[in-house]
Amino acid sequence: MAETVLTPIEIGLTAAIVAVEDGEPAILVAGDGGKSEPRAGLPFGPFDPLAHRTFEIGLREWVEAQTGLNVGYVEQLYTFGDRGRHAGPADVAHMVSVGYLALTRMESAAALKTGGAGFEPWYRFFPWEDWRKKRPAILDDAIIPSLSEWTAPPHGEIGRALGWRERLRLCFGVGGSPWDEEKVLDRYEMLYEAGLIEEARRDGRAAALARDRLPALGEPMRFDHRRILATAIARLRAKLKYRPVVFELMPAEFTLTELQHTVEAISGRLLHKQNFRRLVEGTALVEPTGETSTATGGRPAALFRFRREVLSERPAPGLRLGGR
Amino acid sequence: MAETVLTPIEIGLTAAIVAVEDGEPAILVAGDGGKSEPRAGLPFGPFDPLAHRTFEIGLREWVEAQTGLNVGYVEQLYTFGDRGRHAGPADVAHMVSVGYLALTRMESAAALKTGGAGFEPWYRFFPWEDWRKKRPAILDDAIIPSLSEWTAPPHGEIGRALGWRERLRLCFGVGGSPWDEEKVLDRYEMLYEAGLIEEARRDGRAAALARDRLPALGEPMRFDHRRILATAIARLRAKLKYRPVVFELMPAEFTLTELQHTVEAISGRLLHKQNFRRLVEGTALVEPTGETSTATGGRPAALFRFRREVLSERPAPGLRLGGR
DNA sequence: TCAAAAGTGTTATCCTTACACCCATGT
DNA sequence: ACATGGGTGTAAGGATAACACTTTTGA
Repeated sequence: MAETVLTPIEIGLTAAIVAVEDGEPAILVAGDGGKSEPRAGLPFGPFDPLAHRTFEIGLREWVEAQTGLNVGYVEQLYTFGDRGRHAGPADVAHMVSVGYLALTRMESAAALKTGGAGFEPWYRFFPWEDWRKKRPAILDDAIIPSLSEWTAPPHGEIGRALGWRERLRLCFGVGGSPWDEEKVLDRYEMLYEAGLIEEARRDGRAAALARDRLPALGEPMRFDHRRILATAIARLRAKLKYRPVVFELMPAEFTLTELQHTVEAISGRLLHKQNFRRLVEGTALVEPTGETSTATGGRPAALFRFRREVLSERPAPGLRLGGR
Repeated sequence: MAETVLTPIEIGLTAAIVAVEDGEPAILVAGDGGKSEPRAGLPFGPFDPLAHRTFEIGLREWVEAQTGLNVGYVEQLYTFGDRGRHAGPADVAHMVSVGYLALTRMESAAALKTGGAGFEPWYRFFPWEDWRKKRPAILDDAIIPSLSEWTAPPHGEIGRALGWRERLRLCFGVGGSPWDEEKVLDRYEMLYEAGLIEEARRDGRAAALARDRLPALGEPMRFDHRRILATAIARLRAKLKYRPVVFELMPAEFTLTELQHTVEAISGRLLHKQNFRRLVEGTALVEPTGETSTATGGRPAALFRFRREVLSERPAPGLRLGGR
């Protein structure tokens, strides 16, 4: 047990770099190599333990080198080891990917080197996650019918702690269960396991039903990058509520409505305006600059800035939302 | 950017396997090789991508092989890449450790193969984390004085987003800040960075102050295993509050007081009895078996069992605690 | 009969949610 | 004047925290 021989493996760092502009959350996608099939993919780089002491240092370095982007907030998401889901050539062999979430401001993102990389609205990859205008049509038109068919026996109630039907209820809010905007990864995984999305077919997981009639469920990505993005969105939606991370995505000064739109963009649902304002001001997360912005149309809005002091004041502030 | 050469690295899976008996939380420590200096260490094993499709499958397998233990709940914690903290021989080279949290019941833990492994109370490694009887004396006797000395200039306010003094306040509840039982990892990291614990000295990080007069701050562990244990405790303390994970540590039937003692053991602080009972019964997480237990001393207590159905009923139940 | 632990009832307080209304600007 | 978005007051409902009290056993 003490000294064991370990299999050599390669480690890649994959970054989900998020920014929000005009109320649209966007993800940095790496340049298309040209021939690779799913056009979109997340930027990734190797981890070289000789050059960098920690993952995070390495990540910051190659992100800056590749894109010129200086990311602020960085957080490790998850480490994915299942090889079955990489459909790369056999000689690339064993690859483990450590997923990271990074937040940046559009201001600094403007200075992006155009090495083929650019920001894309993230709901292109997850159209069923955007409930801001209305309940996404793709849910009732395609996803829920297909999954219902799939969850019927023989896949029905076997092989899992939770039956498939229960998972369908919990993940997609079927049959009275509420929609939980944080279950982004669970929903993606279920679609993958059911073989309903491009990546699953590519990995040799054919849907047992007439998928040909099925429209594409969101834009696919290379490797397991869409899974990492799902993890990033889920983590960000959850973290919003107990840590002041939104401000990493905001400019130095902003109106409360802009702040609300940013939160709504990330969480994918609309919030109750009055309560949001009260909440934000009540938590002392922001302070007025004294100036106003007339850019909005109606009455000029007061400008606010994030009170950096809160990071050292109270233990763990955030924006616990609450519907409508 | 498309095809990059990656450095080969070895990947080890390290498991923090937790059980609770008689109100003492315990961690499975691997057998002492005999000569290695810190006697205690977590069980770990290699990840062999040829043999196992996912990390979790591999982990379950070698845990069972090494200890005969059949762990139930398993969750990935964090992946540590900083080599600077492994003081192994140079030729072992680049090792990345993926930390896992696993929960098991003492019942099944009894069937443990005695391959040198055994359960140890986890507060032996973190004596400052147990506030159940009283505020731990080691805080005022050793930790806070030493850290205060350390946080004074020249280390004072430089080199960090948060000054050292702010971190001291937030992590250790100095100067009016409340003690947050979830900040287990933050506290450990701060002690490490200040060079006050064994592992730091071993990694070549000497304390700039008279550490000789300092008592050992908890029992050390091999490699970065104590850091992984800190991560595990922190995660478990947090997760208790929003997912019904305690029940993974309980026998099939239990009294509400036993349940409360288990929660207290993990979170390291005492709870308000009446409210705890009301809370638990109110959330419908448990149901009475109809029988009673006279084992406790006073009036016989009603026995309860976990209602497994809740996993599929409501979205995310847990035991939001609340002091005293 | 007394100690020890189980179990119940009630109240004060705060936070969340929701509704209704007023204010300042551009066209 | 009126449309548009900014901003405030207040009340109902539910969850939490705290208190005091009763019940059932073993020694």
